[in-house]
Amino acid sequence: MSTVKKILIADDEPDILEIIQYNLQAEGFEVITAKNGNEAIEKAKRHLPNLIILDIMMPGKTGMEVCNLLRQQPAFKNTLIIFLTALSDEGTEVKGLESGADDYLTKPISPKVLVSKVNALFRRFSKDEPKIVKVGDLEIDREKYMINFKGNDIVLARKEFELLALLAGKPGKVFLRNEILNTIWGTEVIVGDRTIDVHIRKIRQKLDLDCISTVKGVGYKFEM
Amino acid sequence: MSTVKKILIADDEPDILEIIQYNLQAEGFEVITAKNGNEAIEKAKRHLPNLIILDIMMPGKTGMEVCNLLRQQPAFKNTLIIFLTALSDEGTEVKGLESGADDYLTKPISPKVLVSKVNALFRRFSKDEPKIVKVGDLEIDREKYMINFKGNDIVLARKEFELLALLAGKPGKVFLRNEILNTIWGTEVIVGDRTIDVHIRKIRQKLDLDCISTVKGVGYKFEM
DNA sequence: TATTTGGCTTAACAATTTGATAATATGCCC
DNA sequence: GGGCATATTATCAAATTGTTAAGCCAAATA
Repeated sequence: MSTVKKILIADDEPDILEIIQYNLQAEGFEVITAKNGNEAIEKAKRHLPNLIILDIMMPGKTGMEVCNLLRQQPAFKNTLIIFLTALSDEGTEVKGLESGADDYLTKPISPKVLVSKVNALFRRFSKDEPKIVKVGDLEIDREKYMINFKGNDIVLARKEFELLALLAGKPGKVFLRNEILNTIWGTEVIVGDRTIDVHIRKIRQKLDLDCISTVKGVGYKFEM
Repeated sequence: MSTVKKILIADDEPDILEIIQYNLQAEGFEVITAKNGNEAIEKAKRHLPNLIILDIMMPGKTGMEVCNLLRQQPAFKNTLIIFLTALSDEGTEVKGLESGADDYLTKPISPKVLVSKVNALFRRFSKDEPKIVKVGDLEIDREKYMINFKGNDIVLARKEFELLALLAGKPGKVFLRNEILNTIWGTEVIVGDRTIDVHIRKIRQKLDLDCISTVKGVGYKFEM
């Protein structure tokens, strides 16, 4: 793997937290921990981990609630989520998968099983999307969050990057303003009308190339 | 765009009903309303809406009950369902999603959030319709919002584009002036009689080709 | 802990485009 | 020619987007 994967673990039992952390770090992952649901959400937003391991039973918010809340946000639509449960209750397991988790683990945890599941998940889902998009002289690396234009690296802020990546993902397609808002900001957040424009402007400025064209009354599109 | 989406709203509070109805109609949706659970079921069966918005708390049957009953029928397996709830109770939210709803909304309702959620849902689940219409040397790309005629790209303003796309969508068919008004301007807005003519003229001008013919006293039609 | 930095959003204003209308002209059919 | 219905044109208001600077907040730094 090119980049180090970040894994967020949320569990209220310090022992469990430590065991998992130890084993995953030993495998070379970067590990972030949270002691309850709210802390998990907060840290997820801050660190944007590649994988989140959630205990079902936690004070404050349960793992499922955390999962549901995160899944509603565009940034976590594709984040891997694993549930941890002490119950061998199969009903719970099914509900967990239905509510948007990618896998589940039952306690007590075997480090071996844990590590192999985590690796399996990353393997399974890393093939899917090409992480690097090339359009003409422009190269967008979704994993490194970097843009390269004619050999020069360009640094874009996160929102700028996501916006460009979205538009460049389907060159020529006009993205409606609403579409852009829903994809990048989600339906929960409401931002003013000029916000998109400003980000568009910054991209145009930094790229020093007019590859984004305005379709007045409709939206924006990317084209070389 | 192509087909008008039907939305059924069920709520026992007339005010809410009206607000939602107004905002969705303004977006061009066809709206059906119901004042309670039983009426919702009945109207759902009759109208087969594309989306159903259900208040959780209703006399007779709750929104969840309605949802469960409908989901049992094959006709509603793929119908989008949104719950409305006054409770910011997150437990309810989770239960709502588990019981077969596609999303939920909390009261008080922000029209912006409502509309963007509805649009997002339709977009997410809509199968790709053919976005490109070809008629002779003319190519209309709804996705790129572009017109290509004999290899030349032509830029049309929004109303012009929509008008041409409408007419060219059914070559030969005569669109009555009223029909055009309802489709492109909607029933809310009222514009003068000459407005259509002016737009038609602009299209003819920009296309430099008389592919739109006037049917005096009736309307316009597209033909090569 | 205090300070600085950078990203994100917004307000405010400028620049631009669009769309509707009025006024006038044209063409058609009786 | 008179009576329509549509075409054309110029004009203006409204809608939309561009631009800039400023403020806020969280993260990084000292």
